[in-house]
Amino acid sequence: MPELPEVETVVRGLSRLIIKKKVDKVSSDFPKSFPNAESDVDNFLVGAKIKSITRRGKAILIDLDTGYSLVTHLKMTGQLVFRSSSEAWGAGHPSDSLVGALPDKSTRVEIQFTDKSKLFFNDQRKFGWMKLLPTSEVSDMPFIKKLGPDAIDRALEDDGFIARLRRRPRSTIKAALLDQSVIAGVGNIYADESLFLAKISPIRLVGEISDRQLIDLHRTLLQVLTTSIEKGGSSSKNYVNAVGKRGNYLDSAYVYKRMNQACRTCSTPIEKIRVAGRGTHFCPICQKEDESC
DNA sequence: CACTTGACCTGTCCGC
DNA sequence: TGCGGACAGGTCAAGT
Repeated sequence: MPELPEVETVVRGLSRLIIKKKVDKVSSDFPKSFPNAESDVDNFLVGAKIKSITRRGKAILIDLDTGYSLVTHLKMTGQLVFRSSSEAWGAGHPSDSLVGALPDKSTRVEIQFTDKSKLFFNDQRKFGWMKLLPTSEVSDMPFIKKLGPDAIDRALEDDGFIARLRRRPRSTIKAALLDQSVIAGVGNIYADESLFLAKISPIRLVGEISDRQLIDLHRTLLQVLTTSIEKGGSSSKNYVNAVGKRGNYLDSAYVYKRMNQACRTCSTPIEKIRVAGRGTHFCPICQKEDESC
């Protein structure tokens, strides 16, 4: 589910809510979601204070004052939802929360702080995970190590963006955008959205796209990611922020989930095909398969 | 080597 | 309504 803007929204929300809180109890009955030795949890998570929360691509890094970090990947359906002590222990939950009383049947990990507030890791499909390891080893995790530069990293200028994509000349541009080792943070929604705005067909091969169009793509990618962060991300189904609320980006999406609806530019029905194994939305008129326009 | 395809899970939606 | 099949925002391992 969550791509860069959704993960960024969760990180910002959690930063306001749980920094400096001290972990009191941790429970999880799902080793796949929480594959940590009990002794590590007891020694380095229980009793730890939350120092900082940051993002690396789509991964969430929670640094603790014990020298350990909790690294979380939400994959498709993961959620990190905070509940204050009254919400966690009272009868109810915030009325504008999409998530009801917690824990529920999707709850994989429950972290209780000393002030009785709680952080829940919910994940319907169990693809996501939360791993505890020394902070010094986070950057060596295979998954983290191979990530390319962050999609909204200002240091990645047009030249860097183009050079990274050119490493995948025989890939479709859609597949290259989704490859986290090329650029980190882009997923299916924002790949489709940025390609629409850059007027590039998702099935074009990177090697056949001009530098000029790739520069356009860099600009439109930054545009859709930034806009989505401002709108609190996209909620198609499962995504919620740190207090269980949905995001609003999809209300103004150009192509994503708009099959058969009118293109916002030319009114042609948006088409949906399969590219790189993913549902892919595009306008057959606006997004050319060459640069003839 | 570069790239594509299934598998991982659970839930929902669509067509018959 | 009921049931089978396709599909869902991500990443890995295995395959071509």
